[in-house]
Amino acid sequence: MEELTDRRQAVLGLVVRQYIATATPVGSKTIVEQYGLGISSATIRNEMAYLEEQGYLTHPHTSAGRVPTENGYRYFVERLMGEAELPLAEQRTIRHQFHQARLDLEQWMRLAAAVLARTAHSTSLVAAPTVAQCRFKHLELIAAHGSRLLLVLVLRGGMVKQQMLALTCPMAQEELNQVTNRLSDLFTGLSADQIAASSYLLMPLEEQIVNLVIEMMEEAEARSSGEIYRDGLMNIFRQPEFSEIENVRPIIRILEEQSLLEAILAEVLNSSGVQVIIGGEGRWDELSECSVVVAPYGEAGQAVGALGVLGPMRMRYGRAISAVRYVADLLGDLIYDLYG
Amino acid sequence: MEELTDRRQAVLGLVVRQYIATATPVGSKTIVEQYGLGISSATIRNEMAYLEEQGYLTHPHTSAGRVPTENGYRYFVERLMGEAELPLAEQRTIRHQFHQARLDLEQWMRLAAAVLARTAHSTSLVAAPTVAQCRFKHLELIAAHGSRLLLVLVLRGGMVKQQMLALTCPMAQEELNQVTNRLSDLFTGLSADQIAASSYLLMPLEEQIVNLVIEMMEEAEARSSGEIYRDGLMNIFRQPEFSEIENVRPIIRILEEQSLLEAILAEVLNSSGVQVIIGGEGRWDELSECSVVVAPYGEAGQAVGALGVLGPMRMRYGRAISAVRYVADLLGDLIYDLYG
DNA sequence: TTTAGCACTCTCGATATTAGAGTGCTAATT
DNA sequence: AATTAGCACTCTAATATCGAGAGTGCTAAA
Repeated sequence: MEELTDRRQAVLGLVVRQYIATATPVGSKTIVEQYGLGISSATIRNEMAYLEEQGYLTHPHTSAGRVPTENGYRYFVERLMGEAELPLAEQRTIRHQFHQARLDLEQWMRLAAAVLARTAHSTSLVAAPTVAQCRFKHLELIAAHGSRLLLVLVLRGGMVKQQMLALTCPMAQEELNQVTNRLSDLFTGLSADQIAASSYLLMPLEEQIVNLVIEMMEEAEARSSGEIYRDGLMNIFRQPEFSEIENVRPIIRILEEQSLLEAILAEVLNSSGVQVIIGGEGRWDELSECSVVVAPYGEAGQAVGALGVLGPMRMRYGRAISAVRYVADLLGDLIYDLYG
Repeated sequence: MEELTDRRQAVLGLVVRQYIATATPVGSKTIVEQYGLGISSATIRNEMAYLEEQGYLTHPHTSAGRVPTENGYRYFVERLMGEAELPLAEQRTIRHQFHQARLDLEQWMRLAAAVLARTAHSTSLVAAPTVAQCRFKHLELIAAHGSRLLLVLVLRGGMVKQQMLALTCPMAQEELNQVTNRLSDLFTGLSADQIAASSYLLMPLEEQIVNLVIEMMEEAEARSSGEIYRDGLMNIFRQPEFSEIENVRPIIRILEEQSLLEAILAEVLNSSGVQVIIGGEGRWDELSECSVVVAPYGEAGQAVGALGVLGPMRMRYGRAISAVRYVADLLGDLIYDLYG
């Protein structure tokens, strides 16, 4: 990314800001009128022509104002925007909301999605944290009717999984309690692999249960992200760029196709800090008209999740980035505090 | 709803069918050409004029064909359409999918939403079942770090709730097990009210736990519907009536506003059988351009949920109704089989 | 009671026209 | 050498005009 003179930077910045605010191509005159730089419109036109040549701006057509390109936005985000924090009052409100909520991951996820959507005026995505390797903590077997039983599996870190199971032959609750105790003793702290390795110790009746436990643990590990919470769908469709239904369709596809979202969010899990993906960056066709601001949260190596917002390229990046960062940090702290 | 002559019924039926198929106002000539009734277009025009007078059809403008009104659709659904079942092959496929899935309510909900969306070519909604009064079955307390503990509450019927809790003073797992046993003995089979009534027996340390249990049970009862699963958002936006973004907005609002959906689905919980809500029927402004086909599933009085599809008024009612009925019945059977 | 025939209405698409916004270039100015 | 005023030029978006076509409602005949 080449160096630009201060004045060119100023012009680029103003064009981007103005376009973000108005969704209308920005003319040289507008710049002069709105923010007198002590420079005539002709000069600005020259600078704009240069910025266009360098690939930071474009022309929708000959006689329209300038519009930022993806590179233009990127330059803006990386060099011109400056780091802003969410206003303190807003931070306080958000923190307050989280502390009022119960100590419950699911609630927090929903709340995070709601807060992000509202704060960044965008569509928000929050993926529940996943663990790279999960370890057995506790097992509970509860007899249901017939030979059915309810298996409740607690993993280290507080994740709880439940699953009904039809035994080949019924067992009384007494027996189940014995099995529970035996298995808990054997398996506490073990990973799925380790449990599988030590399963030769088992009685045939227990085998069915243990296989299910292993399956559940493996499934928990296999998922690249936890459940994804969304909010603020409306916000994105309020934007003028989505007043045409054809532009809306890819977005709906993104939001509906779990795997697509997972892929995008997974990308960020191994990195750290807020990432801004502008216009798909060649890797995501479906995002060609959008930008995504994402960040991981949680303890690296341990339970990590991702959250972010999705909006038009013409997004208020400052707000989005600070909101994403703030919520990610807050959620990380809360989870650390909850699960240790 | 007044009686119509056979011929008028035939004309109304054909107009509705044709309009549903093509999304284009239906002219008298089209009817003659597509389905020769042995009648001239002039006669059909007369009948159409009558049907319009009676409020079953309208005119978008003087020189356009006819379009069904809400009443027209209603007449069609109630009197003309006839009861159809899903083709057997499709029934088999669906049943197969459910039996392949694991014994897991959440999976079934997702699957039901997916199946409905695909089968009815609409947006689908599936509300997890709720119970009118829930009863304590089992409690598990698992020590976490510090004075934190994980409370796992199992209700009769197999519902599992989890919640972290910060005790005022830490307890060892031993102690927790004692508390668990004591409380389980005391509370098994009781409702939230009954637990609250017998809570004078408690030691102060246990009180915090029991209060949370009561709170969790009350919350479970208070919710008019369980979590709502959606699918097939895309389908509804493929319809030509939603090619204008203004028409799309209310739909998104409906799908996003949990409470609105709950209200609609709650309506059906106390009734039985498939219900068709055409154009909001005066009660739901937001649905003015849509129809909803919903049915409850599960055991009346016990755990009941609701599921349905949402589409334009110009919906393929036969397919939607048979799909909703089939999936509701199937899900009811499965749940009965699972929880007894 | 049904139907042929016809005048009438209204939409939709195509075409033309115009005002206005904004550019790029050139020549003058600092 | 950099900046700017001035102007011709381009393109869009809004508006008006027009004609074809679809479909109706009515009347009079069958």
